[in-house]
Amino acid sequence: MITTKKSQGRGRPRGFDPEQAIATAQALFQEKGYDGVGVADIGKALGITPPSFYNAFGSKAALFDKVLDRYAGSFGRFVPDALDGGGGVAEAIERVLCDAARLYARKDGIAGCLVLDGARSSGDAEAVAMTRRKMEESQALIASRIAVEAPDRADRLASIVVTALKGLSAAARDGASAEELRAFADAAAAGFRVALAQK
Amino acid sequence: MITTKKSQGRGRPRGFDPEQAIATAQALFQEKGYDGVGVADIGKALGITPPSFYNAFGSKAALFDKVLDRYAGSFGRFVPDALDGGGGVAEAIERVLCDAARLYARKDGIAGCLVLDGARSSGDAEAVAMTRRKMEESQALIASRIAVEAPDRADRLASIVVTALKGLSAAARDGASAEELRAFADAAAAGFRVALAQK
DNA sequence: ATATTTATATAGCGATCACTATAGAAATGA
DNA sequence: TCATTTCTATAGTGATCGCTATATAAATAT
Repeated sequence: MITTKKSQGRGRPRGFDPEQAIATAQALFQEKGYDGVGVADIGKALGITPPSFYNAFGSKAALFDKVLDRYAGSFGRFVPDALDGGGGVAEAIERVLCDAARLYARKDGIAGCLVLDGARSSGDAEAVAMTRRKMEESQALIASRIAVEAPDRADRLASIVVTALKGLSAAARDGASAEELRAFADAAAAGFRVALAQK
Repeated sequence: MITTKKSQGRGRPRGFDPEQAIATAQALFQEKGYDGVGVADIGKALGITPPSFYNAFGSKAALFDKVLDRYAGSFGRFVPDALDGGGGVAEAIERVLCDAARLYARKDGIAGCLVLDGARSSGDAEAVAMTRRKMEESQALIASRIAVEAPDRADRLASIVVTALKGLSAAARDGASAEELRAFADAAAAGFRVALAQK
């Protein structure tokens, strides 16, 4: 039996749950962006002081990295899930776009994609590089799925899909409704079919 | 004959050209975003000190407002120009999207749209409100052009176009080439035709 | 009990933010 | 000449940034 030990070694036990702290930070980063959230904000939301924060996570950027991993493994799963859902490439891409439209819409003050917009225009080069890496991973995944039917144009077509996702995320952050986002997703899916069909 | 007097009244003359200062600030804001540019940065770029800046413009937000007006009257003219270029609605929207793809591509370190992304995720509510107003003006213009052929669905279709523009701007700021942007613009235009055609 | 280990809080580091109080420099009007 | 007006630079305001030095509290190992 494998139990995740609660790290009850020697020393004073932690006064907060790091996993829940990452979840709280995810919500803050997604709402206000990397630069818009201060370490003091996170500390206040968790009821901890700076030394506890830095002892647990090392730095703001390191916490953001863990937040991005958590995000990719939960909310962001819709991309590989939609790609693997069966049918042809056009159907798979249409699922990606329509799922994004549904998931990006504002709920509980949170809208858009953390990877696409969490560090946009940030002055922190480290945070920008982290989101860029995750972005490129998703784009590569989309390209590999497209390559099944159009291997020579996979990169170009994947770029179209990701640009559409960026539009959805930006519009969602600007307050677009789920219906508005869905209308764009439908149009983008139709446009993708045209681009996929033409040699 | 109407001459723009160089404001040579009493008192010590200005040591810099306010119009050129606005142009310089536009480049800085477009490159780094509203929050990413400090008053000190602008002062250093112009060779002036804070009191000169505040005497001439009043505040950082007031300067940004003038920059947005200048932007809308120059770079941003491509939207009304493309809408008025003749042909049907589909052709007009295709021109808007393709012109955006060409103009948003990085040139001299500047990419994307100042109105769409200049204050994105900014903590300054005033700057966000300014860009939002300009954004809504452009969206209303697009909707009024679409209304000629589809008056009952103009708002919904205009929202699709603006979301595509947001995708183009974000992708451009992320480093997409003019060719990549053009490929998305073509796909988005095709998707718009489909959305326009279906009742 | 005592030593060791770990997490905690208080307080403050230097840097940067938008902005300004004060005073001096450079023009014109009388 | 001399007062008035306007722009200028020096210097510094309080606030916030990510982060840390120091000391103490709370657990286990011996």
